[in-house]
Amino acid sequence: MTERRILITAALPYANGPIHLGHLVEYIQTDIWVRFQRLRGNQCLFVCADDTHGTAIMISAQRHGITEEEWIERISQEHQHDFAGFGISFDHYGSTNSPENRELCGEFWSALSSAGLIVVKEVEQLFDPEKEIFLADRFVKGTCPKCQAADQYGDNCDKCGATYTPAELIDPFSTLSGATPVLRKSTHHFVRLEALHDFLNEWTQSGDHLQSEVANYLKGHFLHEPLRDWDVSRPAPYFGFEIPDQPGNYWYVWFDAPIGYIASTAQWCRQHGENLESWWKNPETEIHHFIGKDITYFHTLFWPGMLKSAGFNLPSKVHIHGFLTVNGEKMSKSKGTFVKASTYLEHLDPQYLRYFYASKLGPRLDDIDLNLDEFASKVNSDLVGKVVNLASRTAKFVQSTGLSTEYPDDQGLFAQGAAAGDEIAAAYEACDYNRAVRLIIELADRANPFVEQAEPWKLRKDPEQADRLQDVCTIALNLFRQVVVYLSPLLPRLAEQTSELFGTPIEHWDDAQTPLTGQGVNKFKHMLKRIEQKDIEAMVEESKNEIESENDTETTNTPWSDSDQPLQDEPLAETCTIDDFAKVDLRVARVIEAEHVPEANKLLKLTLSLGGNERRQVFAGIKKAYEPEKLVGRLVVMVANLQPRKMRFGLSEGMITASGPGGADVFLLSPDSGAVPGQRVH
RNA sequence: GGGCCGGUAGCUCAGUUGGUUAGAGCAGGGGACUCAUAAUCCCUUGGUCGCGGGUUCGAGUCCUGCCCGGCCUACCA
Repeated sequence: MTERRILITAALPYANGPIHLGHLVEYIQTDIWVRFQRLRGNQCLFVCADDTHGTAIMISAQRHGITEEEWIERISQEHQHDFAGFGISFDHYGSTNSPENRELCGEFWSALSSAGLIVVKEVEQLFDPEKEIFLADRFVKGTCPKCQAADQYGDNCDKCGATYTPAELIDPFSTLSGATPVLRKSTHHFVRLEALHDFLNEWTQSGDHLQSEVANYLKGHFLHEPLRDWDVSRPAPYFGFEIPDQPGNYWYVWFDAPIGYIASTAQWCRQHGENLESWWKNPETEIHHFIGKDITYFHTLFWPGMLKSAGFNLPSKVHIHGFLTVNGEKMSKSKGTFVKASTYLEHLDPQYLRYFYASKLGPRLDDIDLNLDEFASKVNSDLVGKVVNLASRTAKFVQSTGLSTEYPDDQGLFAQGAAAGDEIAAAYEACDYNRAVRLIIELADRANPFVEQAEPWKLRKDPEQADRLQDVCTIALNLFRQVVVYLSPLLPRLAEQTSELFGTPIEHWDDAQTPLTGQGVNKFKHMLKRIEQKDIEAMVEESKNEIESENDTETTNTPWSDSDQPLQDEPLAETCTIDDFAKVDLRVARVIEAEHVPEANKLLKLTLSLGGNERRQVFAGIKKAYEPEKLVGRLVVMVANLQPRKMRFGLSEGMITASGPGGADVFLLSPDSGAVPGQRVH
């Protein structure tokens, strides 16, 4: 097979927060694939960069009192430090805020313009008069125009599911300043994606560019009707690149971010005296993007459209993965399962996570779960108990003699392992890592019984059996090394340690095809520690205690150091009078019945007692946070005079009070003991 | 409501184009060993393959209806 030329990218992490275990699914998945391809002798270039533009970056920088450039520089350092800690072997890590990227954006822009694909439209958008910026939907909140639910985001209502524009919200406010936004018109530039419809139909539905479920998804959701124009500009102020022929307008972050893949390649080329076109305008080059399912749309419609228009290589494949859950749930800050990369590294070896993710990852875009108990037991029993154990139980017996000059008869064990190489390689190639892991561990499973049966510890007591002892250990150590070769894309450090043990580097997949003979064996050094429960506990505990941003710690001196994040997410409302407050009749109520509403995703149906025979039926969006059985009997605080609301499942006669962002993080209010149903809250 | 993926031993999963008594790892039980990081090895308990129809000589494997779970959607990108 001739050597392939492969450019690989992982999605560009956004420069406004730290890397956490969820991000790492992707970087580990990609890095394994890259290391595998390198081991096969293919020519690889693995590039990434920080995604640095957009409103959110401006806000983060402002909040920290520094310039955007200082902010993204700081984050970039953190990101690269974290990635290095997990052994992510980028060839180049750039930034979308680079001269190369600006230049390339211009090139794409010209190509799109001259193809007649850019149109200009007036857009009316909410504007924060205090901060003087336009507000994306998620930065506006207000009361739902359909169901009057308070505190809904600008695009749709959590409570009734209605969708609308932020301008339709009642009493809207900016989540940045709390100010009331005003409508303001501005000019936006759009890409006429519909002009590329035929091309996108063809590209997404043919060949092996996408996983089949992704191709179906695109067909069913977008390609069955005319494609909308894509808004790719934002008016000032905006942190990004100003459009050269459109002063006062900037490219939207999602326009320049993917171009960052090319810009990062360009930087690498410049440093290594290579030609960018030989990577991005060369039919011999394969381009593989690894992304999460949340950004499917951008990478499978816009991006191929842009590349096509500007005459760059199209991706050979966009590999899409799912999200991470921990212990079967969304990562949770309060449960300590929202673990930052840097926190993990303080407590555990990165190889554990690389191995575990690999053992869970397949070629589909299912979510994967990090069950912490399973994590420990799998790593300990597979890697320590089976793999490393092979070396640690035999290496010292041949430390003085080295390996036998001829590879002894091993009943075909090594040959079997060598023969499995193709199948394992095919699994790696297809991103079917869990299959690869299974096949490899099967090999290790065959090796330990061999050692058991050969009893080297008995052989060494009999000087006449010295040759046999050397043979047995030669076999065991070669089987060990063969397994490590196959695992090396997952476990780069173990591969290095194994290279040191034999004084022979592992540098090619085919190193698993030929046993080592007649050479020395160095002193065995401990290779991999077992995971102890207390390490995991310490990591979880530390994650619980972490506060959102470093700056918060500087400004808070109380012993509790509560984060200011909740207030930032939802600034204080306008002042109201005591009379305003008195309009709301809050009452203590007892939950006397609680049940699931089978058709609803978020709702529980509650029957509340206000004492005596006074009953209210209330639908509450707390299904993800509370078990109905556990609610029955407890006291809550309800809004008792809220206008009843007809819902799909029945009439809701009030609401119960709770804090938290929603989903599983909802926290009901409870009165102190002594309160009884029916009492008003003053 | 629509789309996709899944539902196989307590847990995590494998079961190739339908073919003989459904497998592995972990956990559980019993035993062995002591070289090894309380690692390893042997034996063993355990399954109406979500449910009901159908095709077939034969179905975990194909078709169909339903139930359950996850994710994505619900006219937003």
